[in-house]
Parts: sequence; structure tokens; C-alpha cells
Amino acid sequence: MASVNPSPAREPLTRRRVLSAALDVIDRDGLDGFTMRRLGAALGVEAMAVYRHVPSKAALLDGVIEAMLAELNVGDPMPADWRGALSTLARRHRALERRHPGAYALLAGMPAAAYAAARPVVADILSSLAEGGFAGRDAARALRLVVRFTIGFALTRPSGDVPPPHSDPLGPVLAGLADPAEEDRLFEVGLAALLDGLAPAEVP
Amino acid sequence: MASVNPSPAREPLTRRRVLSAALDVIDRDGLDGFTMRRLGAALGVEAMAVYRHVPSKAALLDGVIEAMLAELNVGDPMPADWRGALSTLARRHRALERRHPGAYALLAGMPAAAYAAARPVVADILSSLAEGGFAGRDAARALRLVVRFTIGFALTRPSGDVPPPHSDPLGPVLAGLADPAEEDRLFEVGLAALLDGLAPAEVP
DNA sequence: CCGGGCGGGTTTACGGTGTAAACAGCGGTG
DNA sequence: CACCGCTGTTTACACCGTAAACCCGCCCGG
Repeated sequence: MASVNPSPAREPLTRRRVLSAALDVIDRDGLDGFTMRRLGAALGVEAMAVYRHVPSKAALLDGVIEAMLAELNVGDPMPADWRGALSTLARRHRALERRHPGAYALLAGMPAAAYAAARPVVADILSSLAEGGFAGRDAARALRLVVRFTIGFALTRPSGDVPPPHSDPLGPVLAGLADPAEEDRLFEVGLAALLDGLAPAEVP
Repeated sequence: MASVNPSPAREPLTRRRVLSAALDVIDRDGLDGFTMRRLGAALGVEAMAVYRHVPSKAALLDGVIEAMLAELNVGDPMPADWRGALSTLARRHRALERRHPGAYALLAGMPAAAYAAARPVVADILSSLAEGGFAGRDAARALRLVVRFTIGFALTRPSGDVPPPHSDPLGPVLAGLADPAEEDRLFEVGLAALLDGLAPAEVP
């Protein structure tokens, strides 16, 4: 017989399949609900089978990080000016977070080496920055700051709802804390401020 | 007999004592190494004893968050100008992180109500901002942005060390990634940029 | 003076976790 | 055909958060 499966036996487990299923499970059940046993179930397999393709849960999560970062390379095209490039990166990051709300938190402890998965965008942006007059070190700093601002902003979204709606000095700070529209506006304000302040020293 | 203990029996467990010991254990063993059983041991008590003073581990961690935020109220005095006030808050935050490197990550999911523990500083800063010409909504936004930038920056410190030291377009981005001095400089650059961009629209 | 409740601390137990180790079947090669 | 290496399964272990039962010393009403 040819290699066509006579019975609809499952196709073989693969590192790719494992990583992709892991991302799905995390997005569905959250990071806390993500369990090797659940991952196995999602793959139609026993938990321990996963360990044939991944050395540990931590390493698996590193793989998930890289898979997410790779998604940053696709999207509407990057503008050539540094400001546009950086804010496009930020927007892709926010889209990534919306797509993977559970897994996005993994980016906090990123292994640094994982950045390589986003090499194409990063390279584009670095060249935009160079073209825009940033010195090498300053370009790297600008990029890192935008990335960390964006990730950090997403990770620090406060949870519970606002309790004291009146006559508290904290009132204005807590108001509309959970409103997604305000969240968007806040991010845009912050990003614009950061980019303004990052512009390279003019050399007239 | 007076209330002096005849035998050096341990003094009674208290919510305060529990929270403080929890903070110690977290700082020593990290968030992952923080276990109810270990906390009990640190208090010279069985794990379940803690539950007389705290309804669950999650609630306990909320208490730890509030304890940390309360520390923001002490430190060298706050300048009256909004820029100085905000950057003093940021500096206190960074000191807090240095003091509690393990527990600081809890601030990511802060319950929003916990902000109340920092009411004094927050009130000071809001009045500085008002004095500086910020409208109510803008003042709250500026404050929230600085806080989230600062916390987010701390939480997104990349872990592993830099692998490709040469001839990679990513070279400059990964270089000196783990150097604490560069980390400080990066933070100062970002904070300055953010504050610059946040200045209220001038009304001449 | 006593007895009883009760509040703080301990013991035991349960279902869940990550994963080490032994095992089972199956395909390809001598 | 015998064997071996891969892949997946089973079993087992130590540890986790916490529910429930228990135990004991103190305080208070009679």
C-alpha cells in the first residue's frame, strides 16, 4: 500500500504540532490552566508522549514564545520612516496580544535568544532607524524601549473593577480603568509620547 | 502571671506576621518557590495554620501586593513640580523592585483596588500634576503611564545571556542586554522621553 | 471552683501537577 | 526471521493547594 493511511490513524506527533497545540490550549485555558495532561488530550495522546519532542515544560514554553514572536514578521507592510516602523511594530504586538491573550504573558521572561525569531522585522526597523539618524546604540535602545513599553503595558493591565467611584482623591486614577477604549487611548498617548521623546538629537 | 511568656513560646500568628514572612520567603525563594508549606516553616508553624489568617493563597498574595505598595509612601521627599514628582515615584518603584525582586512581579496583575495602599503618594503626585497644568483626565493618564512603564520595564527584563556576539543584524540589539548599568541607562532614557512627551499642551 | 465552648494549630486526606522509569508495539534493516 | 530503535503508554513519585476532622489550652458564665 502507498503511504496513505488505511485507517484514519492520527498523523505523527511533531515539535511543530506540539507547539501549535500548546498555543491553542494556552489561549483557551489560560497559562494556569495549561497542563501537560491537557496538552496531551488536545493532541489525542498521553501526556508523556509530548516529552519525546520537547525536553521539559519550560523548554516547550520557550518554543511557544518563539512561535509567537515569529508572527510579528507578518502583517501590513512596514513604513520606511522610523516613527512609522516603530509604531507598526507596536501595533503588531498589540494584535499579537489580542490573538493570544493567555500566552502573551510569556513574553515577560523572554530568553533574549528568542528575539531571533523576529529577525526580519527587527532588521527592517533597525535600518529605518539608521536612515532616520539614530546612532547604532541609540537605535537599539529606541527599539528595546518601544518593545518593552508595549509588552509591559499589556502585562500591567489592572484586574478587578474600580471600587470607590466618588469623593476619593484616587477617583480620577481609578475611573474607567477597565474600559478597553480608554486602554487603547492610554496606549496611544504613551507610545506617541515615547516616540516624541526618542527622536535623535538634531544635527543641523 | 503577667503576660510575659514563661517559656519562649512563639508569639501568636498574625495577618501582619504572615504577610511579612510571605514577602521574605518570596524574596528568598522566588515566586515559584513560594509554597504554603515553606511559608509555614518560615513561621515555625504548619502550613494549614496560615489559613486561619488568610482565606487562600491568592488572597495572601493580594495582601503582599498591598504591603509592597505601601512602601511607596516612604522615601526621600517628593519635589513639588510634576516632572520631579513622577520621576521620584519611578525611582521609588525601582528601589522597591530591588528590595523585592521576586515579589515585584505580582504588581503585574494588581487588583486595582490595591492602589489605595499608595494613596498618599498618589494624592501628592496628582496635585503636582494639577498645579503643572494637567487637566484631570490627563493627569490620571500621565500617572498611570509612568507607573505602567516602570513596572512593565522591570517585568520585561530579558533572561538568558546574549548568544550571537558578531556579524548579526541583531547584534546591537542584543549587546549588553544583561548589563545592569545599561539597564539603568535604558530606563532613564525611556522615562525622560515619556515625561517629555507627556507635558501638557501649552496654553500661552 | 468548675465546666464548657471556642479559637488557633495540627493531622490526615484528596485530587492535581511535572516528570523519571519501565514497558509495549511496530517499521526497517541485518 | 531476528533484532533494534522510535514512538507512545503505564506506572510511580514527590510536591502542590486546601477541605475536614481533630486536639488542646484559655476565657467566661454558673
